[in-house]
Amino acid sequence: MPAKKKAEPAKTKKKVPAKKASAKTEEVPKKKVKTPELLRGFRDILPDEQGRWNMVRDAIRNIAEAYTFDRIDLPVLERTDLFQRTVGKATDIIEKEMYTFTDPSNRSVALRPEATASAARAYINHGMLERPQPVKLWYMGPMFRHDRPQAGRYRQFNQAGFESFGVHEPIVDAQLIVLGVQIFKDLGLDVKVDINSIGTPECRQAYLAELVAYFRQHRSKLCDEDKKRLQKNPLRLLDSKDETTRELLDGAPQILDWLDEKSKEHFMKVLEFIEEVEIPFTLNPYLVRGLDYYSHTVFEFLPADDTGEKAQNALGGGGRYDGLVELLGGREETPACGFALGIERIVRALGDKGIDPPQRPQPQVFFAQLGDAARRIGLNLYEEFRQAGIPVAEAFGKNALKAQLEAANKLNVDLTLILGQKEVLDGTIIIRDMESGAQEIVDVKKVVSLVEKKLRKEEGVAPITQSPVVEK
RNA sequence: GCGGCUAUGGUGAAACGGUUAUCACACCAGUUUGUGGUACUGGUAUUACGGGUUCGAUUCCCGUUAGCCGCCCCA
Repeated sequence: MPAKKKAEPAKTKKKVPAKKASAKTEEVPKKKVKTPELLRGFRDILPDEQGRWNMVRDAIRNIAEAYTFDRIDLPVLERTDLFQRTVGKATDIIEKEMYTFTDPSNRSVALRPEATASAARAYINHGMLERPQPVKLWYMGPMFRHDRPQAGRYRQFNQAGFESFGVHEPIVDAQLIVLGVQIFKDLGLDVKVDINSIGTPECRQAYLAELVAYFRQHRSKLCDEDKKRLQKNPLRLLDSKDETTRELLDGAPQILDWLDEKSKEHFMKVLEFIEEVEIPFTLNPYLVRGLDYYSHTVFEFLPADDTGEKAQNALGGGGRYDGLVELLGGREETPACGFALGIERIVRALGDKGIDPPQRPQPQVFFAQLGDAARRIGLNLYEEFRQAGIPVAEAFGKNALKAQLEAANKLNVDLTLILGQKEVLDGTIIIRDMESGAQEIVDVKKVVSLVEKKLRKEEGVAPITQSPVVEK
């Protein structure tokens, strides 16, 4: 709500003596109400941006339906515990980024920082393990992380996620990746997939020991940040941006060498499958993910032209999380795999690439009115046109015909209907062709069908519907 | 959470210590009575907020807030 709105512009009144008017405005400005500011990292998604958002939302929904995923809507607020147990206590997300608070019933609750845990919780809560597996779910909605905002990073941001529960087969991982890539393709975005396997918790453990041992030897060369990582989260050393660390990485043990046979086989099969469908992927042995629950396959979607220099680049990511369901008290060894997409980042990528949403069909008819009697009729006419499938623009709020025609002109309509006092009395209405300026007085009862006819003539055979033009 | 840059009307910019803060676009109203695309007139900013320095601050300093960039982390 724009707090700007000045008192009451004397719109309807003819002429207020200038003195009075100014005297009036001088009385008002006493209390200047301060407009509340947006919370840091929160934003409005304005009408102008909705076109692109809709493109993304539609692309996601279409793919979800085509791949027979079922929509699920999960609460935004959950017990804090759900995230602590799943995402990992030592992760930044839990340690410092979660919106945690005590609710009025004195429970510790948190705004969800992500939704995979909730999906797994729902899977268990509603006995979905009794349904034919895999259970394929998708969702879309806001997530909350109290991080330092930057372009492409907000405290409230939207994710769309796909989760597949109950099947361990590598084809599941592969299909998820394919499906994700397909969404980007539909949007006209080129992406590449970075992929890696971090194996089972057991082999990861063994690997980590080795990795830590390796870096301990070179500890003195590490930057402070990486020394901390060595302590806290050594896996993170793998995607360090520090020059020397990267060099050291060349000689470091590789996680792929530490995978057990099964993990290795699983991973190879995933790769084979996605190779099969010609998805460009990069085996990135340094790709690790920030959430504790991942195992085996992990992957990220990156812009194809990504240089790796920019920070907020990943458009989405995910992986397998075979331990999660069990961790939440579900059936033992329930496998699962999924990924999430960052809607804001995709929308931004579309903008960067200059990909625009298909134009919404604009009204070709404008209704101009003079006086309240005409407005009343206009209200009814508007609905008649709507039912006939003809969008009509109006400026009911304006009085002067001139102003209304100006508005009509700006909207670039073909036809303007003019209804004044005289026409109201006669039961007629004027149809004005905006290009030629020719006017025609017609029976108001027939105006809808007449307009329909005129429009059809103008368009020739052109259909009204617009197809999404994105495909290239 | 750490470091850096920035902050002027709806938008984009100008002024950079000195009279009523300038310009473009947008918006609103009007240019005598019911007709657009042009033209003209007028209206719309306590220069993010709060302090300080100064005779005087949009301009200098400090704090706050917010945005952006890098780190951390992640989508």
